[in-house]
Amino acid sequence: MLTASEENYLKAIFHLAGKSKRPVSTNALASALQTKPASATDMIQRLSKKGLVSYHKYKGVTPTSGGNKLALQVIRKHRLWEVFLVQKLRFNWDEVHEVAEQLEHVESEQLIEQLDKFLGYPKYDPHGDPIPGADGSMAPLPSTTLAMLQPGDKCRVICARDSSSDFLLFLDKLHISLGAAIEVLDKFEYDGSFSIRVDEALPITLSSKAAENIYVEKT
Amino acid sequence: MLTASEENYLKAIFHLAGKSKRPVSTNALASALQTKPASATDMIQRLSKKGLVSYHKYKGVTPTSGGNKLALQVIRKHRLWEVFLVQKLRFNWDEVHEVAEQLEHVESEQLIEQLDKFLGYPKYDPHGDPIPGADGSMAPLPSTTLAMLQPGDKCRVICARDSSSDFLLFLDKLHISLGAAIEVLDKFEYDGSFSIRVDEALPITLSSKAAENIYVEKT
DNA sequence: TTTTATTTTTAGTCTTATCTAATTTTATTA
DNA sequence: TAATAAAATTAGATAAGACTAAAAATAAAA
Repeated sequence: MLTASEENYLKAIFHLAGKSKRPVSTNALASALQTKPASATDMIQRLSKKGLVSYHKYKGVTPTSGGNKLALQVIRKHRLWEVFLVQKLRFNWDEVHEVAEQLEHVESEQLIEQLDKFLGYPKYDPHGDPIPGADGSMAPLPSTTLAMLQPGDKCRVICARDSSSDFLLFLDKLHISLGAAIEVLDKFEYDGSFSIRVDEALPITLSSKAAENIYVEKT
Repeated sequence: MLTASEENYLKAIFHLAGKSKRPVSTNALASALQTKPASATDMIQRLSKKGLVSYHKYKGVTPTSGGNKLALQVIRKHRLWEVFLVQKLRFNWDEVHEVAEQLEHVESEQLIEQLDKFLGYPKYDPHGDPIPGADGSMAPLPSTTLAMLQPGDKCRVICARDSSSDFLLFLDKLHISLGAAIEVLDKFEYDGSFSIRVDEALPITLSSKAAENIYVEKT
């Protein structure tokens, strides 16, 4: 098993490498983790010895397929905990990161599978980032906004495009929370506003501006 | 703040001292934590320097009032997580300890207060141990069994007296889960059995033997 | 293509938390 | 009370993970 520190480095390397898998420089890694280049070199060599990253001195580091898999599992845990914190414990979308950063290192297969089930197998975290499955697969980035839907369509709220605290507060007032089930009842061509039903409640009206800022997945 | 290891030692000292607050021997502490006496001595001295335990060489160790408070906060977190795992993630009562042992060290005031709220401010964990409040106060040990109630009484399930897997499986079959709201409808003097309603469902019958093995708190 | 600047690595130190082996203190027993 | 056993402590070592300072490699500039 990996230590929390090893997991953090692995995750950072994964993120910095991006899908292009270009090598990550020691300095970039150190600054991403708020540490010193010498510490990064140390850890890179440790991860390399474990076969989780491919490393050539002075040339940067990339995850191996094994390292990739492990990084995705950590990201999966992080994002599931974020969903839990926002949906169940009513954290704000910008308060979850630090806590999820700790929770992601708790080690228990059963815990994470049951949590996933408890949350209803969410595909996106509160920031709209896709949650890797147990097998490492990920949904595409969200692309559908509420404004794109037609009367009769049903959907689930993924995240806000503009996650300013103003907008989040506005959504909260309307009881539009992450994961909420929304039904589009009507669309008024006059001003582009919508009549929608949130979680079986009474219909409300939503401006086109607001609708364009809510990412959803059709259901 | 304390490291996970410091919290574990503090918790163990607290438990071993019991409410009589008699000094804990180095050997007892080491064996409780599955470590060596030399390691325990080390940590005792570290905790002593921080003012969390009172220590006299060769004479054992006791928590100070400050150490007591911190130990209770860790125990609070541990037990709240146990409730979460059993009630929300459907863990069995004997599977929660290891995971709670990790979760208890996650550091976030907000997390634990929101979790407490989310769980409905439970007073007991799945083993029937009282959960310390944010101020360190604790409810008395459970003493009321379902069998002691009269028709018309309402209560909430705390834990099983006999937590054999047979009995827990039996409770699961009847949909009697931890925290379930039970209403006593009738008591049959002939064999001491009860007619009860669990969580607003249809009435079921429960033998006196079973009723005596379920600890409850009246509501 | 040298020189200079930047990046990366190495070497050596520190802290936490553990260990073994040796020593010291306390407890027990003859 | 002296000898022995048990418990506790100290000393010294190790590993993870961080640091600083110095050295080496690479990149950029003259």
